[in-house]
Amino acid sequence: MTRGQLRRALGAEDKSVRRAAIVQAAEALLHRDPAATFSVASLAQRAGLAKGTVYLYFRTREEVLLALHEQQLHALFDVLEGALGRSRASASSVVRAGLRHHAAHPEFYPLAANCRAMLDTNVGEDAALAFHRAIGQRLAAMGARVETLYPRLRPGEGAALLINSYALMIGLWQQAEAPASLREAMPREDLKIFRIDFATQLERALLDLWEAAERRGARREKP
Amino acid sequence: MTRGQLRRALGAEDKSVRRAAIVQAAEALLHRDPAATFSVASLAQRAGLAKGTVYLYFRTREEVLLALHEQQLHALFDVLEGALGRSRASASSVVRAGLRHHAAHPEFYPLAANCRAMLDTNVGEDAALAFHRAIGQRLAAMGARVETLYPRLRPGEGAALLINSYALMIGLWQQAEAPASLREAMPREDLKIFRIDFATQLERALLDLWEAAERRGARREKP
Amino acid sequence: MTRGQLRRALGAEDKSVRRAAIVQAAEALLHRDPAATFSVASLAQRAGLAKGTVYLYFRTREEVLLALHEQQLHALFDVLEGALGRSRASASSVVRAGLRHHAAHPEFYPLAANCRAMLDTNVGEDAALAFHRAIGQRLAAMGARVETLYPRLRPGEGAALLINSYALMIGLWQQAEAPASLREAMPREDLKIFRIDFATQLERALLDLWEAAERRGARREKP
Amino acid sequence: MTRGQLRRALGAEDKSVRRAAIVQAAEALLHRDPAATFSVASLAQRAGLAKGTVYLYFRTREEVLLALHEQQLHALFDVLEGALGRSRASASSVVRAGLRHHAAHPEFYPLAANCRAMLDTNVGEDAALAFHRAIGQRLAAMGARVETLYPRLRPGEGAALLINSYALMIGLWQQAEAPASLREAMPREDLKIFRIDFATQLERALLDLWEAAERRGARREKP
DNA sequence: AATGAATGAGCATTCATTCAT
DNA sequence: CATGAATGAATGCTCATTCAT
Repeated sequence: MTRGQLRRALGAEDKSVRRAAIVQAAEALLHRDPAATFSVASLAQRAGLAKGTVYLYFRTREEVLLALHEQQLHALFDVLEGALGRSRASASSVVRAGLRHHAAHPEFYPLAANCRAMLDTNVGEDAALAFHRAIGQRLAAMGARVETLYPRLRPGEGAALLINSYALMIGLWQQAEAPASLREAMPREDLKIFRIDFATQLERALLDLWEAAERRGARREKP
Repeated sequence: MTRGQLRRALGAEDKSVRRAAIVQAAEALLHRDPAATFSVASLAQRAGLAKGTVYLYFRTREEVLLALHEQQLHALFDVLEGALGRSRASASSVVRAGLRHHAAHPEFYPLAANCRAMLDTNVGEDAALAFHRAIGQRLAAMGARVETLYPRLRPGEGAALLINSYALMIGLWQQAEAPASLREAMPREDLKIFRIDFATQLERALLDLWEAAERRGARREKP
Repeated sequence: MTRGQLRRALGAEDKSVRRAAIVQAAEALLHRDPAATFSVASLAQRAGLAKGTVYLYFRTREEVLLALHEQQLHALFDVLEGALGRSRASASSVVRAGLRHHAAHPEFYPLAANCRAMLDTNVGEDAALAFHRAIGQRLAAMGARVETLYPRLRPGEGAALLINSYALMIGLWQQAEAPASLREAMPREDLKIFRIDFATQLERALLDLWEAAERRGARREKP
Repeated sequence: MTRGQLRRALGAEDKSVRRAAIVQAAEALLHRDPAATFSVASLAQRAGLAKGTVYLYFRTREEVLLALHEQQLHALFDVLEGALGRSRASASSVVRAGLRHHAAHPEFYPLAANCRAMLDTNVGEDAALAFHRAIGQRLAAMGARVETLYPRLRPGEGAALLINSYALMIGLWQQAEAPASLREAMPREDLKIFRIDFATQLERALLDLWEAAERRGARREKP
């Protein structure tokens, strides 16, 4: 009915602003209800755009989610690098920084857990490649940095350590964070085993992983 | 057209047989194409039943998947316990037994990765509880057994170790197993970082986790 | 909201009744407005069914239209055969019978004119084949009958004559029946040429075609 | 990005050049795939214009198609008149000239077959009138010429003969040219009846029509 | 005049689930 | 118990057209 109300994104800069707005809208919707899926209609409405406009910037609904996930990963990398750069940085402090970050962004986990399925389903090869290229670069850069801090690691082991850590985080979230309806039932004796304190258990396991990697390097040096 | 051809499941035993047949049909469909989703229609057809019959044994499509997942987990537990029971058992041999098992059952991973989303989406509280209770029991039993083998672990640490291991496996699979379309692009320099040898990297990381847990116990004993 | 109100079509006979009801609903909609297209929603509503039910009986919207077209063709064949069977039958009386029939069924022409495009667009190969097989049979039968009445025709020329006649009818309708908006403008001198009296012009041209075929046969006999 | 690159069509001549370019683009697209429909986006791209520019010259997508159809009809008239003008012209040679022409322009038929539906759907009254006026004139002119060659025809019968011929051609094409997927199935006994040699059958039928018209005139003269 | 970003109506189709038989 | 016909909500996406720039 009311048409053309939006200021048009003519320049490349405007366009990336609009693209970002769509991704932000997706984030907002997921933030409100991380477990929910959302329709393109509601996404567009939230972004203040028409449905069709979303498809000027993304080829499918899933590519919006992938873009959001990429942005969240970049944010995570930023946080981790920031923590690494601090003077009294330790593995533990880095892990805690990451956990603190995600505590404020609960919409991260479902998206991360669903990433693989998304890539399978409705994401073009181009978009999948772009995503992996961008994340791969960051991962390589941070892996190199890790290898600087832990000089006993071999080339590539830094990135592998990061991937393992990430895998552990995502996997443990999936096991630990039961749906709300189950939380109430948890005190029952036979479910106690699932009463995991996600943050604590993750932190400990991550430290184990990192320490073990360091130790393995040391073993290689002076056998 | 032809109605009531199927022998009716009157006894409790018949019923569980039919239930199992449905679950097997789901497994067969996923085995054929692990990445695919399947409709209730094809599930029923594969099981030789009418669509409606499926709903006599399961409340939703997702509850079928959950039952299949539970069965797969029991199978995994069986394999691991078998490996644990062998005379020359080691963490490494146990891990390898599990990996060997899943290599023959590729349909395990997507289901495991999707489990959390399933529980959120369309699984009744009853079914979710039953699932957790059953798995919790097995987990507790096997955790206890682990604690016997690694006497330095504290009560509960065995199960936690198992959960961590499981989380790492699922999480790493999600990162490592890229969709087929991406595999071809992997040789590119900027994607090499994702060329993960899932089995090798997982085995090493799991051994690190287990060794670290053992070590932590040792540290506690003689400080 | 209100579910299962419909008596279920369990037997094969019930099913063909329901199938026919859908086709009838399509015909009714086209009868109301021959130029219009209609949505599956309105089709289902008109048939007193849910949208999904339509898809139990037809694979696509276009297959409904094809079925309707087939039915209309059978009706036309019935009319023509009836006219042929009358004692004082002549080519002219047969043609007039056909025209009279279609005057009461204006929805025939747009469908017939669109048939080729439909077959290209969204009709499965099965349905297209079945359609052609059924129509081909009737055509062959009636062609043979024509060859009996006009014994100078060679085998196959009867059917060819029918096809030509049909083609002329459809083609001429397309040229002759201008959209309503144009009818008003027709008195203008420069449009007079399109003021075709469809029935008259078609009848004359058809008689020409048939007479010429007969004559050609005669020429062959006594050269 | 790059804006206003196109030289502006300021004069009336420039405008008709641009208009023609759009129509040519449509023809090129249909020539590539006669059965396909094409979007305004691809049309504009092919013409080297922006989508909006198309709407400066045509009111709707269908009006572009109508303009193309008109152009094709003019080309057909040119061909036919050329053939008529040759010294040894005969009905047969004229018909063959037309068929030869269309063999090189297969995009003609689908458009011609769809013309009626187009006029119904999305063509303004102005455009429809202009189309009919232009075609009507040519038709009248050529009808008159036909009446010169066949002096026994009454005024108007020449044009009617042309219209009938055209109708037969379009109608027969619709029956004869089955979609590719069906061609393979045609050898089957029950489909043989549709294995029409379009050119042969059309030529014969057209000659019948013309001969019959001539004969009718003769009959009128000497009864 | 030219552009192309924005629009949003429009729609066929799927499929988990129900329930009359 | 078993069946499978019936349901209808749910939704991603296209594309002709408009109009701000």
